[in-house]
Amino acid sequence: MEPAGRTSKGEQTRERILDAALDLFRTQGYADTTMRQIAQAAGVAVGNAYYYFASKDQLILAFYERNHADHLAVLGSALDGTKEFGERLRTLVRTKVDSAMPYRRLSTKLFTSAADPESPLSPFSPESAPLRGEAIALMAEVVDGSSLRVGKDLRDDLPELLWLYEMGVILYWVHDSSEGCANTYALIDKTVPIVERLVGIAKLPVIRPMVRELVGMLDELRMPTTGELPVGARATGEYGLDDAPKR
Amino acid sequence: MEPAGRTSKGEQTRERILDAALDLFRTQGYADTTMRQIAQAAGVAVGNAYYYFASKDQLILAFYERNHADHLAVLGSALDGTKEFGERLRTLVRTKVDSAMPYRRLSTKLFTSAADPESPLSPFSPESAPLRGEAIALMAEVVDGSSLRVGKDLRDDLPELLWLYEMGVILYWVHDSSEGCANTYALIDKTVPIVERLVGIAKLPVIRPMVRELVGMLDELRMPTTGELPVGARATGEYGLDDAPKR
DNA sequence: GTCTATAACCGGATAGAC
DNA sequence: GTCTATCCGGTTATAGAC
Repeated sequence: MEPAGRTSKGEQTRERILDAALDLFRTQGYADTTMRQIAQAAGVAVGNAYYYFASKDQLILAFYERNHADHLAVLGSALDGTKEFGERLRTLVRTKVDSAMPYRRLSTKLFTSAADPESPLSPFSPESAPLRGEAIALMAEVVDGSSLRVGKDLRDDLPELLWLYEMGVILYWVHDSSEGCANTYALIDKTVPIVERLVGIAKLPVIRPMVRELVGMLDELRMPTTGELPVGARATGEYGLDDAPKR
Repeated sequence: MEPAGRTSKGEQTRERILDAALDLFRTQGYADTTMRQIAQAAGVAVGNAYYYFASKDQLILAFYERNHADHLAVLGSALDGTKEFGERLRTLVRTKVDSAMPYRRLSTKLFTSAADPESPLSPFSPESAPLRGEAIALMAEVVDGSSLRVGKDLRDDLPELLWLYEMGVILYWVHDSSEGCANTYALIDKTVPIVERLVGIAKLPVIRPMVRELVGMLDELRMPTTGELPVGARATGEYGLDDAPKR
């Protein structure tokens, strides 16, 4: 749509606001940063900030997206280094933590809403679906590019399960107060082999029924029985962290 | 301290405010209920509501406490019925869900903050410690009163691990949109046997090192390496859901 | 120590003019 | 797209009454 440069005026403004916001969040924390501050730092009016971001929360979703892009860049072709499943998984998760490190406190906000089924910020929300899909696809790459042979019960769901594992690591990281988050890296190194072993034994006759059941319950969560999911709605951020939209 | 009746005037007022708040939360949701509404419904001035509850959030903590008391009452001597571990665990978790059922939406607020290490509302916060302790003690009762024999690696930490399992179930429940939350009850019935089996195999030579490692990492989270934990501070609710206190 | 009433502050969000 | 003015609600402050 743009004639020459690929960043329209609007995109530039949007970036400016996001930059200002992330900078303030990082130095002052999320709660102590006001939309007025953000607008001022970006050199725009408050109303204009809201023109680009429906709410303060939406800035976090934008951060999430940018962070994912960063991760992709850092990860780059690092995965090409090995075909060993454990090593690949370890690389992905470690680089994920690396790239999010400057924003550890801000990242808690994401998990703060993860538990809220109605928050658009939740990694499980429809609004986050595209991003979640990309993250899971990345996990699929970890599996597919490896020499690992997966049992058929697990094949379809393994990437998503691994993504849940990744979420668990990040949850730990967010709480991790050790120097340089050393505990988190230790956790990764300790648990990756366990995950590997679990995937290995999942096909054993004693374990298989359990795996089937667990995977089945996952499916139920994905497809709510009372489901509505307004097809058109996406990432418009009509409501914040709390209850239903109303005002 | 009171002469005759065991509820002083202040306690009555406090209850009145809490009743009004929970009622409004249940019918309108948390976000759409204002402190002004609560005060009016309770027949007090806004300032008075804040005299008893330092913040809107603190009302949720109070709800949490009341709900635990309800659970205790409902559970009553139900545990005396059997010495079978799985049955006891199942009873505890099912009754927990039962007693919280009318406040499912409100309960999400708790989990919304569970992931935030700094929220006083988090089940893991120092402010919630007394309540958490009671819940874990209840779990210990489930174990101790049963015929289950626990391996020594696990003995000390099992109640806490089971409490984490209970938290997991509640997290599922909060997201569960099935009719009457039938899926949650199904989840309990399916997973309790798995938990039972896991406890059983924890002492096997192949598994034991894994158990040790996992329990060790739990300990690390409990005792943050950079720990401060101001000893005096408790349940005063100086800050809300967000970052550090400041104002 | 318990409580009322009222005004004010602050920050997220919105309306509507340009 | 961008601005200014305004609303709304959590929270605080004040000043005084039982």
